[in-house]
Formats: sequence, C-alpha cells, structure tokens
Amino acid sequence: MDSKVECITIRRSSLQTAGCTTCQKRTQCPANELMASGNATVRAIPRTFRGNETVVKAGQRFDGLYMVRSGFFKSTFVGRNGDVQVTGFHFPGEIFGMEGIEADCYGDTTIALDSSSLCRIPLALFTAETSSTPSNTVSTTSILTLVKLMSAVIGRQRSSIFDLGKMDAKRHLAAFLLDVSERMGKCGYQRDAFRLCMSRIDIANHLNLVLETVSRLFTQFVTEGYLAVSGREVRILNRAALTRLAEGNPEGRLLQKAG
Amino acid sequence: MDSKVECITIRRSSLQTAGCTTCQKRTQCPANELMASGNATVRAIPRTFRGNETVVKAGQRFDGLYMVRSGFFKSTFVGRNGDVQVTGFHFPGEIFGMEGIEADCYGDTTIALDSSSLCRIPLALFTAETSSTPSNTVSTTSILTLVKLMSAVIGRQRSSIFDLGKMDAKRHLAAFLLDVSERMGKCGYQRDAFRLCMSRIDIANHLNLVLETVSRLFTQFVTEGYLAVSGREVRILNRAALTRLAEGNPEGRLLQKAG
DNA sequence: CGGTGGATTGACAGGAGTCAACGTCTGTGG
DNA sequence: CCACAGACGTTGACTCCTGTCAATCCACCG
Repeated sequence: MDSKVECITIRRSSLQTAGCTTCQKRTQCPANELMASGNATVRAIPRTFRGNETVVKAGQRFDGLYMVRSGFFKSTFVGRNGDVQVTGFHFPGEIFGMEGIEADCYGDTTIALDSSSLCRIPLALFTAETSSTPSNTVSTTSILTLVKLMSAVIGRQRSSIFDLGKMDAKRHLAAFLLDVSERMGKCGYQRDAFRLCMSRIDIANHLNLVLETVSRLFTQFVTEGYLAVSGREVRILNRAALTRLAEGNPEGRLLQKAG
Repeated sequence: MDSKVECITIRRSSLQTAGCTTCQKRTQCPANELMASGNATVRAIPRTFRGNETVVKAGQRFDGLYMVRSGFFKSTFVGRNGDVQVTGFHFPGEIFGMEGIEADCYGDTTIALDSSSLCRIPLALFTAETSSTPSNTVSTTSILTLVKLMSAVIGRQRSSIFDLGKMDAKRHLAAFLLDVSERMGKCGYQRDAFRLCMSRIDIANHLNLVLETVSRLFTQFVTEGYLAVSGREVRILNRAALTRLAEGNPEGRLLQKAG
C-alpha cells in the first residue's frame, strides 16, 4: 500500500515527505522528530476534510496520532448510556488520538468542524503486533517526546477536571472564551476577534451546560461590555474583566476545601 | 545487585532490592519490568507513611513515579484561586505521579490516608538532564509499558471528565461506590463490605458535591436498601440497583446531545 | 470533662435545567 | 424572486436539584 493522499496546498510530488519541510507546524510535530531520527517507518500522511466529515470513530482500530494542520476538529465521547460528551476541540498545531494507544482503538469520535486538514502519524510502533516484537527502530529521544506530550495531556485533562467542578457557568464560559482566544492566537489568528468554529450546543455540551445557559451568558457578557457577539463572530472588548471573571476568587460556590 | 528485600515489614538491610521478588504488585509494576530489562539505574525504593503524611507536594521536583503497595493515598490539586480539588484516590497496585514527567515537577499534592506504603520508581530517565543527554539505557519495550500506562490514565481521566458533567449527584455517588468496590476487590479486599478510606468531605470534593449532599445520599441509599452504612464502614446490599442507578439511562438531566 | 473534627439532619435560597415560543439565517426548489 | 423547511440561536416562565447556613450528635482525645 502506497500512501499517496493530498494535503491542501501541497502537490503530489512532495507527498513522500508529507510536506513536512514546508509545514508550519513541523516544530510541534512528533512525526518530524521521528523522521529526523532516521525512522523510515514513520511518515506523516496528510488528509483533508470537509465540515462534518469523520476522521476516526470511537472503537475504530488505532492507526496513529493526528496533527491538525488547518481548520478545526471536535472530539466526542459516547458513554454507555448514550450520553455524548464533547471532550475537546482541536486547533491547528494540536494533536489528538492519544487515548487510542493503550486500548489499540480510539475512544473518541473526531470530526472536522469545517474544511480542514491534518496529518496522520502512523505510529505502527504502538500497534499490537509490533509492540510484541520490539525493535529499536525508534530512538529513545523520540519516544521521550511522545511521553512528554502525553504527560502534558494528562496535566491539561486534570485542570479541565478541576474547571468542570469548581467553576460556575459564568466563570466557565469566560475561561473557555479566553482559552479559545489563546489558542487562536497561537495558530496565527487574531486573539481579540475571531469566529468560533463550534455551535452553541457544542460549547454547552463541552462545558456541561445547556445551550440556553450559554446563549444567556453570551448576551449577558455583551450587555456588560465584555464582548461583541454576532452569531459565531466574537470580539473581546474587555479581556481584563473576562480574566477577572475566570480567575477571580470563587464567589460562594463549592467553597468546601478538602483536607 | 542481589534482589531480595521487603517493603513495609522489612528490615533495612534488605532495602536495596526493594523486595520486588516478593512484592504482590510486581506484575503490575513498571519498575519490575524496567529492572528485568537490565536497567541498573531503575530500582524501586520503598517508603512507609502514617496517615496524613505527605508523599509529594505540588510543585516539588519530579523524582519518579509512585506505586502503592499497601494502604491508601489521596491526591489534591490546588487551583490558582486556592480552590482544592481531590483529583483521585490511589489503592494498592495503582500508580501516581505521571503528571510530573513533562513539567519536571508534580502537579498534585499526595498524602497517605492511613498507614500505608509505596515504592518510588526513580525514573531518572525523565528528568531534565538525562533526557537532554539521551542514552539507550532503557529498552524500547519498557518505555512502551510506560506509554501504555499513561495512555490508560488519559482514557480514565476522560471518562472521569464525562462522569463529572453527565451525572447528577445520586448517579455519581453510586458510580463512585461501585468504583471503590471494584478497586477494593482488585487489591484483595471484599467487594461488598469495606471501610471507606476517605472522609465524606473528600468524597464530596472529589465528586464536586458538598459533604451535606453526600451525607444525605448515603442515608437515602440506606433507606432504599442499597447499602448498610456505619460511619465509614459500607456494605453493598443491592449491587444491581446501584449499578442500574449509575449506568441507567439519564433521567432528564443534561440530555442535550451534541452533533 | 470540655474541645475538636466528622457526620447527620433540617430549613431555605438560588443557579441552572426544562419547556416552550419566537427570531434569524441558509439553502433549496418552484 | 419568493416560499418554505430546517438548523441554529434567543428569550421568558417555571421548576427543582443542590448549595448555604445552622443546629445537633457522636466519637475520640488530651
């Protein structure tokens, strides 16, 4: 199986290297490092998507990690009882799919929210067969990179667990908007004026609220002068106030400390 | 290096080998595998604690992972605003400290809840200096073990994020009790009658409730015949009902699906 | 014995969910 | 070009779960 796919702005001839040399995200990409370390079996494989197209389905066999090159993706987790939880949004330069390494299948379903592109990093290293016949094809340093990435994910999830419990709706939405702003900035967009890539219902689900609550809070933020909102277009007018809201000391909810 | 030492009830002279050969948890312990792979620098180091003694403080320099041998531990995370979140309880055979690998310092403060013992697994491999001067002292397979452990942690955290958002107080406590029961069983205790190692306030904090709510639910479970409770002693009388409660289809709360 | 911390219980209040109506935007087809 | 459907978003009225405040009880301990 030859791997020839296209990646948006990149022509076929250069696909063998998956366009890594021209990829703006290569410094953040473990594939780049793995390949640089002389591993011939790891090669980033670019793919493009339209809005609503599925990247991977929960339960599908693990076939690598995914690095976002452009656009936006959404991961959802479906509980035993059918409840759906939006576990995260993925912006350019971010990576997803790590939960699949251990179980050898993905835990989340991930779809594109828009016209988007990404690279699959086929870590054959982590599939069942290859791991049982260990070879030293991958240098210790490259795996260290991966381990650190994963450790970072663990840390971020932990603070998201924290947020889920300790924040009321207002603080949580403020924090979410600042987070989006930050990440938009990191991947080259404006920090203070951007288009939300997800629907209100997705935001609500992600923050464990209902869409009515999110909607109400948006209008509240507007009337208080923190934001200008028009549909999904958001402009941050008073970042300081939002930050105070998100980080400010808790105002009387869930104050119980634990030993 | 001779390997004959014991933990807890063991004398000093034998500490050098950390008692791995006699340790009941060795099959679940990455240290065992690392040592078996011929890595001389990785050696499990046993320590004992009394209740309330601190294992590691958040912010402290990372010095390895911790494997619980006996007793119980509690990890807490302190948010910027001072809020405390109980991020987890650790039972015998379980491992903690992974969030420290990437940041090179621990994110959680972990204390013993009781007289307890554990082994520190000093993964010098992951400290700043050694990782910058990579050596192949650790085999690919042993790191794979670690990567899989971490992937599992990521998966578990994700489902805990799910629980936090999608469960009301009653379901959440039921699920928590079943989880504790399961883990108690796994480490050799009775599944249906055990002593909770944590206070109501710790449970409440962990589940993002207040202790009054937890207390009320305990009495409710008792009057409904699911449990017998006396202080921290718990007996599960109707596991089926608890399971139905925890897993049952959501009863009208947070039902909004996301695309 | 009194003090302290953990646990239980009751009365009350409020934040956020539920239900429902309405408004806006987009794409499609006649 | 308009009508219409459907998805998405806003707003209001109401309910209820769970947090807040407070009193009480119990076990433990110096």
